[in-house]
Amino acid sequence: MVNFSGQSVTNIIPKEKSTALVQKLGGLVSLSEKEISFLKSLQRNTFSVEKGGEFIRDGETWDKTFILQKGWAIRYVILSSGRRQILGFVLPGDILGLHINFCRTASYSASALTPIQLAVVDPAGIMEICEKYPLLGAGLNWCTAREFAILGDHAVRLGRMSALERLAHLFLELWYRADLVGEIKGDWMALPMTQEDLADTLGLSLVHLNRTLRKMRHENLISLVKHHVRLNNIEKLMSMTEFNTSHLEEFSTS
Amino acid sequence: MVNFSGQSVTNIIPKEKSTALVQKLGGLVSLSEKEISFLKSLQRNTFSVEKGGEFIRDGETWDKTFILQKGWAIRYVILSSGRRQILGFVLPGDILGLHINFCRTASYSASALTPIQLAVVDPAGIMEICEKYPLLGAGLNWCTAREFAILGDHAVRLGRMSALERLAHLFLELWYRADLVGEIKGDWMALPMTQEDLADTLGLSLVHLNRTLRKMRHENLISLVKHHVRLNNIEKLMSMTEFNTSHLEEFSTS
DNA sequence: CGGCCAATTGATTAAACTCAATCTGCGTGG
DNA sequence: CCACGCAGATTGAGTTTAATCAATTGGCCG
Repeated sequence: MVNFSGQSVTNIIPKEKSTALVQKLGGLVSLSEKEISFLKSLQRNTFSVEKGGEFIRDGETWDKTFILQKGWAIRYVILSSGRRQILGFVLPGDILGLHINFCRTASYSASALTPIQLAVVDPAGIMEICEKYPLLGAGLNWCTAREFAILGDHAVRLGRMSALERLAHLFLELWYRADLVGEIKGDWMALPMTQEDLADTLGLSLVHLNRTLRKMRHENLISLVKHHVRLNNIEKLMSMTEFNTSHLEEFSTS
Repeated sequence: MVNFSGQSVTNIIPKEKSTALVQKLGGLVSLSEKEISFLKSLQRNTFSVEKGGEFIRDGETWDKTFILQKGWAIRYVILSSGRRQILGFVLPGDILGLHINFCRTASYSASALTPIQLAVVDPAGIMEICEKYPLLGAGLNWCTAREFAILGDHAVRLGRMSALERLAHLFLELWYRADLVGEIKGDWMALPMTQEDLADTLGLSLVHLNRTLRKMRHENLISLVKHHVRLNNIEKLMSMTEFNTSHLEEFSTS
């Protein structure tokens, strides 16, 4: 792992004794013992949602911030005609609702792709963090900025990339995000979503997505086995999509 | 104008003596004299950019926050093949780079659609605001949350709406955002972008966008005169796009 | 061994793109 | 005041990409 200055960073916190959020931030800046234990204590109250369970509903009132600890989820909007647009995937260490102090109505729904574990944080507590632990406050703001950049990338994919490029770009995004929180095992990454989920993410029909996946396999860009993916030619994938990791990994502290 | 509780709010600050940002926030919550004058003093350092001028460049270092005071701009990404995706329009009162304390590399470019005036704010100053004037800090966070919701809407447009729906939805978004900062004159809103800009916003080709515009005119949904638009049937436009104004106007204070 | 959801394939249709002209409004210089 | 040039807007024709409709297959669980 390499930080924003190109220096090698060793993540000294083994995943088992930590949380995904600590791992994510700790991989980019060095956190003190105090900061780490505070981040962990913040995530004491947890609850689980079964696979497929919807835990945020578009249009409804929403008043707690969530930190995803285990499993994957999706954020999406459903139109009355039944069309669905997935806005993004939620990985361990990702935070939902950092803003709910200011806008209490959910503008999207979210549901679990796998069984998940969520930490519940009172949004008022979020404000305190910024005062007591400025570095953590910066970390939370960094998360917000990162989500915004990821969503911007998503818009570029949807608006101006071909089906093959969209899929390749999405796989790279997920790959680098997953890597940061230790979700890559060997050369393989779990892909817990269905092809319909991928289609609804990339603005494609299920049939066309299926054919695009086949094309990627036939060109030996990826391998798929039992809902796991391996990227066989990351450099080719990156060059064909002009993929840039800087939004995902750059964390500057002033 | 109606605030989040459904109460009627009269904006007592005439635009001439104010700034677009004061107008935007003041239209949703009541600001004290002190807060207003601080917001105004924050925007003392300004500079101008001519029409077409690029003032943020994708990939370059960026270390000042900007508040747009006059004119319209666009945020966009250009791929090496020449394809361009416009991520959104920047209207008076909008802020660019609230996050640059944490990520100093621009993830998009921005340029002026009209001659514009920008206020330059030191990002360190942004942090101070939150401490000294909590309500203003909340206002800035609200702006961030709003931008995020707008970008989410944009992704839904690009991924799951037809050409006609995309265009209708975009016009509504711009209409409500412009209204909040007094940019609607009579029934008309200025549309300073070219058809190519609209095409690059909506993920369409120029030719197809042109035909979609014609269709909207022929169905009497809009009128276009000299780079100004009038929405002739807002209710029809809203129902056909399931448009929701709440992300644009709801500001809750805890 | 069903039953069911997800994945795959074929055939056809439709939306949107590309290429190529042409037109229009507007500013500029003679 | 008019000719010219130019960028933006408009239209036509043909092509491509991706959507839709309709089966069929595969894998997993009870």
